[in-house]
Amino acid sequence: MTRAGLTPAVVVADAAALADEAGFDALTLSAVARRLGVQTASLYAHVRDRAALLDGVTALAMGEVAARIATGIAGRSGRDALRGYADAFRDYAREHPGRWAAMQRRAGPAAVAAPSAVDVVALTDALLRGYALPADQRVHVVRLLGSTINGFVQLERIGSFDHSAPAPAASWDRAVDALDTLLRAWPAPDPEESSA
Amino acid sequence: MTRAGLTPAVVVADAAALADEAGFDALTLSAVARRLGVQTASLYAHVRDRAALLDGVTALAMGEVAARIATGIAGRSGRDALRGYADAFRDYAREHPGRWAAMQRRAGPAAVAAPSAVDVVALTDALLRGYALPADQRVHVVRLLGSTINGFVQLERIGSFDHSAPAPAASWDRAVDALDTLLRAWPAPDPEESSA
DNA sequence: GCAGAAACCTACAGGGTGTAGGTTGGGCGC
DNA sequence: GCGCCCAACCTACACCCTGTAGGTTTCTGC
Repeated sequence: MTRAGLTPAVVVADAAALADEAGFDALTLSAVARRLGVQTASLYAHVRDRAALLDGVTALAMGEVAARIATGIAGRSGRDALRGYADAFRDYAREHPGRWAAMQRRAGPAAVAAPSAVDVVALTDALLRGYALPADQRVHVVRLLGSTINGFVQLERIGSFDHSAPAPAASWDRAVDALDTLLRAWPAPDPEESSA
Repeated sequence: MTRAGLTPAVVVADAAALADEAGFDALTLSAVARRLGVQTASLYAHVRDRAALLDGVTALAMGEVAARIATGIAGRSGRDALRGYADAFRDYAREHPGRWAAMQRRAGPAAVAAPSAVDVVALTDALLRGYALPADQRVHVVRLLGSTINGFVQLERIGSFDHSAPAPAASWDRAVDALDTLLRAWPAPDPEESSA
């Protein structure tokens, strides 16, 4: 009998494919084993346990998203860059729903420490160079940007926009425009609040 | 032996408590049965299956959130109302993480048709009366608002803000301010886009 | 060509879901 | 106040998933 030639990377890649097809929480070791034509127990030689497999998919997804962002903002600035940045997330979530779901959870230390997480931060920083923002406001802007983009993608995915017209794409355009407007005229912190 | 006196509502309420304590995906029928001092099989007389139990928790959570929003915006308008509205979501998520997680998923038809879902829509509409918005922009604003609030709460919950300073609360203040600013000067749709 | 390290296997214990069918308790008719 | 009967709760079981222990087979380095 010829061997399947498994490695941790192969197992994680197959798990990611399964997550996209069947949903992230249908991601079980037995299902991966079936897809690979292998006994379930054999997988434990490559991944410590189910949690490690899920973390692997999370790390894989973060790397892929980082690559998409990089191409999405390359050669652009301002609103165009913002659009490319935001679309990188949304397109990825549409094409890879299971991998996207893998990122919408508290990940284990291994996934958090992955270099791709740092990449995303650096790319976001690069995007914001196109906007004149006070240094002490940057972190707030980064968080707001992430919140809106992730939130929109998440709500679209779970069907929250299915019960109203028009199609989400129109709202997406408006949301990116709104973020661009906001970043160009970021409100200065209220002096009362910062002194209180 | 005295009976436990179960009803669907009791089972769902206990499941919600368990979700908050142990996490939404630790929400199993066996665990609920243990908490109630009952055999697992007995629960199937009250909930059809595990999916129905989860949907029950989702519907319960939506009702509770709607109630919080109502008190959060009562007697306020403009920025104060927005703040109350947004805090209703965030505070609820902090106090009831498991119930919150129950809402961050594609829910079954039963949960979607729940009256509390309609309540949230109506309350959001009431909030937006405090801002002068063209009728055709309302849906986009509602979606953006939901995206940012849900997204922030979600990212805060999964620890995305844990690796940068300052505390998320400061960014939350800025985010609500930014949304208020945005709603007061909602950018008109680009004529090019709407005609294209 | 052979020793050893992987890769892969079988076997099993433990726990979760869901079904079938039995037993018991409490409310209601009379 | 007695019995009926419904529903609440039970035991027993089949099936799937996780994770461990320990055996066998294939590939690789020398």
